[in-house]
Amino acid sequence: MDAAAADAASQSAGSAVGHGRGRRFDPDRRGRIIDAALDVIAEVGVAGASHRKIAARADVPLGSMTYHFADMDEVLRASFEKFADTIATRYEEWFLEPTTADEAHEAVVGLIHADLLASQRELVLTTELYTLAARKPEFRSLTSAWMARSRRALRRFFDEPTTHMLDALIEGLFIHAALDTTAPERARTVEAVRRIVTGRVP
Amino acid sequence: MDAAAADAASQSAGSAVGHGRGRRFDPDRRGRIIDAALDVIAEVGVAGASHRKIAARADVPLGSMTYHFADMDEVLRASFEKFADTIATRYEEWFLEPTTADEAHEAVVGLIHADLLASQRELVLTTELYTLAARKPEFRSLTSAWMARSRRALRRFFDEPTTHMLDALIEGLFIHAALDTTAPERARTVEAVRRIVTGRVP
Amino acid sequence: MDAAAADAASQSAGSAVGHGRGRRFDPDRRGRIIDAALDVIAEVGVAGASHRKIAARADVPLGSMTYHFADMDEVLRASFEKFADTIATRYEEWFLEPTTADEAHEAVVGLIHADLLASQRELVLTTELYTLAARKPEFRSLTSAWMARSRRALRRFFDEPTTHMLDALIEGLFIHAALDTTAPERARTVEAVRRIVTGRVP
Amino acid sequence: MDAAAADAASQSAGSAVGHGRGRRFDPDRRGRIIDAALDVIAEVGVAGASHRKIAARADVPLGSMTYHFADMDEVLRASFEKFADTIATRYEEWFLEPTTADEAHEAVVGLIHADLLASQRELVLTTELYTLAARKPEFRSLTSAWMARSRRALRRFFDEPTTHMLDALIEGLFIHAALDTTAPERARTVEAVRRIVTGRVP
DNA sequence: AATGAATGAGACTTCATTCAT
DNA sequence: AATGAATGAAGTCTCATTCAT
Repeated sequence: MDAAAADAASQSAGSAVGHGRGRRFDPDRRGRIIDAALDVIAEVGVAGASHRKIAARADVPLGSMTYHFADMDEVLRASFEKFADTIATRYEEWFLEPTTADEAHEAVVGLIHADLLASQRELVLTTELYTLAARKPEFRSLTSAWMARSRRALRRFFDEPTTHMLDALIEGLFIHAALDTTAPERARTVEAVRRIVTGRVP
Repeated sequence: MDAAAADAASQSAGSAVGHGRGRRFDPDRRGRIIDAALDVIAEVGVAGASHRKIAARADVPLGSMTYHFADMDEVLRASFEKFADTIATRYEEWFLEPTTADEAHEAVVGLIHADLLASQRELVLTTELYTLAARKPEFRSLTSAWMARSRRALRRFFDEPTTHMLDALIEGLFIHAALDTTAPERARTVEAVRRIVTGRVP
Repeated sequence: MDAAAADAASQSAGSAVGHGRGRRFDPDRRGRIIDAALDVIAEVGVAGASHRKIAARADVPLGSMTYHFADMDEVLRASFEKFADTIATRYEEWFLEPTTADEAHEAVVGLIHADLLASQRELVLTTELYTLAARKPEFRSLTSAWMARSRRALRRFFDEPTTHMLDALIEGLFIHAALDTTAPERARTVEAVRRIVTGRVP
Repeated sequence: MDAAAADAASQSAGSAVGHGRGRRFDPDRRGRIIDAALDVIAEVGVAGASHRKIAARADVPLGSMTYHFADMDEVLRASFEKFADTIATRYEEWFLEPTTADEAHEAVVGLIHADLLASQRELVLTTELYTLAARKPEFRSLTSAWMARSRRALRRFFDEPTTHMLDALIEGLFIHAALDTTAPERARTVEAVRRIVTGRVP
C-alpha cells in the first residue's frame, strides 16, 4: 500500500505538473523522516533500524536520508530529541491538573499505573534511549534535560530534595512494572509515594 | 591462545581420563563465546554486535558460533543470563555483610554511590538487557528473576512491601545517577532510603 | 515429535541396555536414509536437499550419512533407483490386470487420468530425476531401465513399434497434463491412444 | 525485448542527450544477468546456481544481483521466461516454412531428430524448468504459455484435437529420445506422427 | 563400525554510502 | 537541491566434510 500510494503520487504529480521529478514541495520531509524513524525503532529497535527501512516507512527516497541527515547517529539524535520532548510535554500536562499535594500524589500514582505502562511503544523507545545514553555521553543531554523537565513539573508541589527522590522512585517503579513478569500492586505504589512525600521528618 | 586452550584441555583430559563426554578440544568454548559476547555488547551494543565480532573476540572460528548457538538470539539470551547472574550474585554478597537494618541501609546507599555506578560496562549491559526485555517478553524472565533475587537479599532486613519499594527506589536512583549529567548527592540518597525504610507509619 | 521420539529411543536403549552408544542394531538404516532422502527431495528439491535435512528426517546422526554414502551423488543415485523401481513396479502391476488390447487401451488412459496425475510427490520426483538424467549421463541408466520396464509391460498387448510410440505418447500426455494450467480432456487422451494403437495401416 | 528496448534507449540517449532517465553505465545489465543465469543453470543446474556464480559469470558485482532481482526466485523466473520465449520463437519459425500438412509432418519429425535433440544445453534447461513448474505452480504459467504457443504453431496445419495430441507426442518423443540410452529410430517417429495425424477415421 | 564435534567455505540478503545527473 | 543507480562490505546462517574417538 505504501509503495502503491507512492507510485500514484509520483505519477499524478508527473502528469499534472509535467515535471518528471518526484514531489517538489515537501516542507516537512525532515519531520516525517523523524516520525518514521521512531516508528521503525519502536518496531525493530535501534539495532534493526536502517536508512532503507526508515526511508520506506517515511515514503521518501533512500537518497533523501543522507541528504537530510549526515549519518544514522544524527537521525537517532533528532528522533529521540523529539520523543523525549513529546513525553516530557505530556508529563508536564499531566501535572498541570492537580492543584494540591494530595492531588499531585494521586497523579504520580496514576502516572505509573495508568498512563505510561499502557504503551509498549513508549516503553521500548524509552529503554532504547537509555541504552544510547548509557553508551554515548552525547545522548545524556537528552535524558538529562528530560529529567530536569520532569522535576520542574513536580517541583510545583514538592520541595527540591523530595522532587529528586520522587522522580527516581517513579523511574524505578516504572522500570520494574515494565520488566517484571508479576504485575505491580497499586497499594504498594501509593504507600511508596506516601513515604517519600510525607517522610519529611523522622 | 588456541594453543593455550588446547593445552589446558588436553591436560585436564589427561588428569581425568575416561570422564565420559567431555568436549574434545575446547571444553569451555561455549563459555568463552558468552564472555566475548558480553565484551562486544558492552563495547558496541546489541545493535553493533555480530557473529563475526564475537567470534573474533572469542578467538573461535565463525562457524563455531552457529554450532554452539542456533541463532543470535540464543547468544544474547545466554550472555545476559550469565550477566544477570553475575550481578545478582554480587548483589547478594553485598548484603551478606550487614547484620542490622541500619547496616543494610548503609549498604543500599553504598550500592548506588560506590559500586555499580563505577562501572560503565555494567551500566551499558544493564540498559541493553532492559531494552531487550522491553521489546521481547521472553527476556523478561531474566529481568524478573534478577529482581526477585535482589529482593530476596533485601528481605533479610525489611518487610515484603518495603523490600519492593526499596528495590524500585534503588533502580530509579541508579538509572538517574547514570543518565543524568549532574552528579547525584549522597545525602539525598541517604534521606530517600530513610524515608522508604522508616516511613512505616504515617 | 521426531526429536522427541529419538530422545525417548536413545534413553530407553541407554537405561535398558546400559550401553551408552545410540541404537546398536539398525539393520535398515541405509533404507531409511533413502526413504528420508526421497521425502526431502519431494519437499525441497534436489536443490534444497542436504545431508543435514535428510539425516534429521531419517532420525539418524549426521555422521551416519557420510558413513553410508560417499557423497551426495550416491545418495541421489540410490534414492532415485528406489523411486524408479517403485513406480515401474506399480506400472507393471497396473498392466497385470487387463487381458485384451481393448482393456490395455483403457488401462493406458486410466494411467494418465487417474493414477499418476494425482500425486504431486511423484510428479516432482519424476521431473527431478529427469533433470538429473538430462545433466548427468550416469543417471540415464536409471531412466533408461525404467522406460524399458514400462515398454515390457505394454509389449504384452502391442507390437514393438507401437509399444515405443505409446510409451512416448503416455510420457508426453503425462507431462503436459502436469505442467499445463488447463486440465486435459479425457476424450482426447482416448482418441490419441486409439490413433496410435489402431493406426497400423493407412 | 528487454534487450532491444535497452539498446534503443542507450542509442537514443547518445543521440539525444538529456533524454532523462537512461541508465547510467550498463544499460542492459539485467539482461546480461539473465543470460549468465541461464548459462550457469545449464552448467550446474538450479541446484548449483548461486548469486555468486551468476554474478561472476555476468561480470557484475555480487550486490548487483539483489539490486536487480529481489531474490533468487525472481532471477529464475526472469531467466526461464526468456528461455521459454527463445525456444517458442524458434519453434514458431520452424513451422513458418512448411505450407502443406505433409511438409508440416516432415517438420515435426525433423524437430525431434535434428534440432532440439542436438542441444544438451536446451535439454537441461527444459527439464530444469519442468522441475520448477512441477514444484511451484507459479512457474506453470511459463510452461503453459509455452505449450500454447507451440500448439498455435501447429494449429495452422492440424485441427484442434490433433494439435493437442501431436504436441504431447512430440514432448514424449523428445523426452524419451533425450533420456534413453538407446538412440531413437527415425522411422518410428515418422510412423508415430503419421498415426496421430492421419488417424482421423478408424 | 559409527558418530559427535568442529570448521572453512559459501549461501542469500541487507546495508550505508557514493556518484552522476 | 535532490535522487535513482549502484556496489563493496558485512550481516546471519547452512553446509559438506574432516577428525578423534
